Amino acid sequence: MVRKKRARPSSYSGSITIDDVADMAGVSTATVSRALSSPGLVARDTRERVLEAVRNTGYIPNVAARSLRAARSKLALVVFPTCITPFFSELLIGIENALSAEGYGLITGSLLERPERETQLVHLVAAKQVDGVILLNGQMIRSDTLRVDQLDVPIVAVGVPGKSDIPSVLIGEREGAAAVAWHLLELGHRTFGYVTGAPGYVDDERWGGFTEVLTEAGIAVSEIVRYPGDFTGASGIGAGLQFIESSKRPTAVFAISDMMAIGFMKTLREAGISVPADVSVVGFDGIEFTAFCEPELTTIRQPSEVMGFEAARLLIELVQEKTIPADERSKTLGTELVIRESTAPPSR
Amino acid sequence: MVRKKRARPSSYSGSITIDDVADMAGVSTATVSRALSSPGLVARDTRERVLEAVRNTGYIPNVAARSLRAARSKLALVVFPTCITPFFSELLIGIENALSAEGYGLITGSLLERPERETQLVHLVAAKQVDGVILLNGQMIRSDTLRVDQLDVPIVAVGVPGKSDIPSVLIGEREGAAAVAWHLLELGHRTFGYVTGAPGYVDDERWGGFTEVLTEAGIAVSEIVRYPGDFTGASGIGAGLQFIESSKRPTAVFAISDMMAIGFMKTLREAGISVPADVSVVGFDGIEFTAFCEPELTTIRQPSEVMGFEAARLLIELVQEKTIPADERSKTLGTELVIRESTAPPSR
DNA sequence: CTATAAAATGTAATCGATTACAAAAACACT
DNA sequence: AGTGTTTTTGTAATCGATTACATTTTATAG
Repeated sequence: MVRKKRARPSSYSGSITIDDVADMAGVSTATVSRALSSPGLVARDTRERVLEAVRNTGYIPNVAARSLRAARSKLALVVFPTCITPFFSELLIGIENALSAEGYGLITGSLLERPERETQLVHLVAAKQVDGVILLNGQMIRSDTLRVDQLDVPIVAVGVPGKSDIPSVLIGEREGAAAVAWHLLELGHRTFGYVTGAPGYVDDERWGGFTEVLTEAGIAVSEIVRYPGDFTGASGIGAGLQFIESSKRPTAVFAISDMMAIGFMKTLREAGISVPADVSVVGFDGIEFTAFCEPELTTIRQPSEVMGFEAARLLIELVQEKTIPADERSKTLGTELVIRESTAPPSR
Repeated sequence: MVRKKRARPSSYSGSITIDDVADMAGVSTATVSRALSSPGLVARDTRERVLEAVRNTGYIPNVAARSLRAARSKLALVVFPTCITPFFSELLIGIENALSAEGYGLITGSLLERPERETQLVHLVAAKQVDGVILLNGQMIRSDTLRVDQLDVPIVAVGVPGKSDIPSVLIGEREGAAAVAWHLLELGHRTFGYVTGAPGYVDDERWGGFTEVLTEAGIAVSEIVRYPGDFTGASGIGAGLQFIESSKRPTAVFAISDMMAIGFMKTLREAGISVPADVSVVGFDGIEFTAFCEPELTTIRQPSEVMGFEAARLLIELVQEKTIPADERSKTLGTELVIRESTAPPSR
């Protein structure tokens, strides 16, 4: 028989601890702890007695105590880029699904306009408050103060540079852009425009996939009209104005984000240029609003929720295993061409 | 002179603790702790010596240890509704700004389709893992398992029922809807339609504000055509179909969410009905897309980022003070009527 | 210059779980 | 029965900060 060193407090001490459970089940705290976290180490009937006591007391482990001793917080940090779009909301849903299924919580941090926020987030990591990090943008990696990728905390990136050796979840950027090119060629287009994103990996890849197919079809890259953009709707409007003012108007334009495509179409519409009769427009991302604009936008749909889910799964594996074969440390997901109203054969 | 009980570990023990800082500054750990969290309690030069040591060692407090002892985690839980819209992303930005400014972190949890997730979140609260909760939807309050509002953790709700005594950040729902009514009356409209939201507080209030003004202007409530909706774009399309099929067509329609207004307009456009020439349409929320649809939508803009910010401020005060005068426990913010292209005088 | 209050600092207990190590119990095999 | 394993359980140290209480130092007053 075991004698408890700590008598059960007669006054309601605020919350139920592992000692209370141990008392009720007539075992030591060590056994309670094991029954809960490594059931295999405890005899069947002892385990059941413990679980019974947990139920009766309504015991919930104190997370801070566990984190302190076990040096694991079961919390992941998700870092958002400066501008939060619907696309990221969907990613978040997938991430949360995967994490919560494994009992992990989720701390979010967006960088926004406040640079000092970045330091704060890095500190979260350095303080071991989180077990892993999911980067939804590549910026933080460049931080001067403390480089996240040098701290020994697992990191997973979503949709950012492939040349870095950070495990990543990517989509087939080139293939997606190539599918756009095929689609437009099939419709009979021979002159093309391209609304760029902010410079970087994503823009490079999409441009590469787009031009590769066009080149094979005999279209010179120099013939493609480039309109500068930065992924935002406002920059799509700017691209639209450039299109209107120019005398050299392609019959098909690929904007590498939906918001830009929508802004672009809006500008054209106001100028009396019809989509798709006069110009075909294609976007990229597959956000919900593409089904509500006029005309409905043909676009490349990214499996955003799946991407988030896979990223979180990858992170969990990294946290738990510490080592994963190099060839499984990144995943590439496919995209889908959604053909709607904004593309049609060119008018003659 | 103080003799440290714990010799400085010669091997790099993984991370720097408060003992290392105390050693370097030649003070006790208690003094280090005080210098950092209640600077007023230590002498000026001692404090500077400690801060210097903190800088030199790169010390970052272990959050788990602090939470355990201080019974505060400096973490807030933000609960999202089942469907995440751009509006909530903006709220989140405001929340994060306010929280991070005070050194608070942010755990997010969305309810989504998984009901068991609700229990998990309630456990987070029960386990004292978070110091406070921001509810972006009213659902969780109804949980059977454990009622969040019965746990003694501060809660702030954003835009949910006022009859509950939970501190809240609200907007002038009635005033906003009234402004819509005034605007449409001023334009000369006399027949009205209303696309409802899912039943509940928000819909009641907006309906109330809308009809009150119309009643005063001599319009019978029974004359207002109600189209059922649930805030989503899809339901706006449904409302549009009903409008088209009906013989009794009002000249102005108020949809109480932007997405519904956008879906509504889309359906009308496809049926050859012109907005605003044939029908004026007004939305509610002020999401970004309202500036990109065709025609640009007249709407009521909610100060979403400010709402998030204020909610977080309120929560921090509750966490720190525990008591706030009843009349300051809720805030109501104003809205703004944004007049754009979707409203015009009725054609005769 | 002493008495007393106030300010600054130190000592050590504490928060609540996990886990290394030790001890006990159960089992297997000659 | 005796000895060696294996399984199960308990004891107590431990994680790293905070803080009650004790002690020392400094300031203030008479």
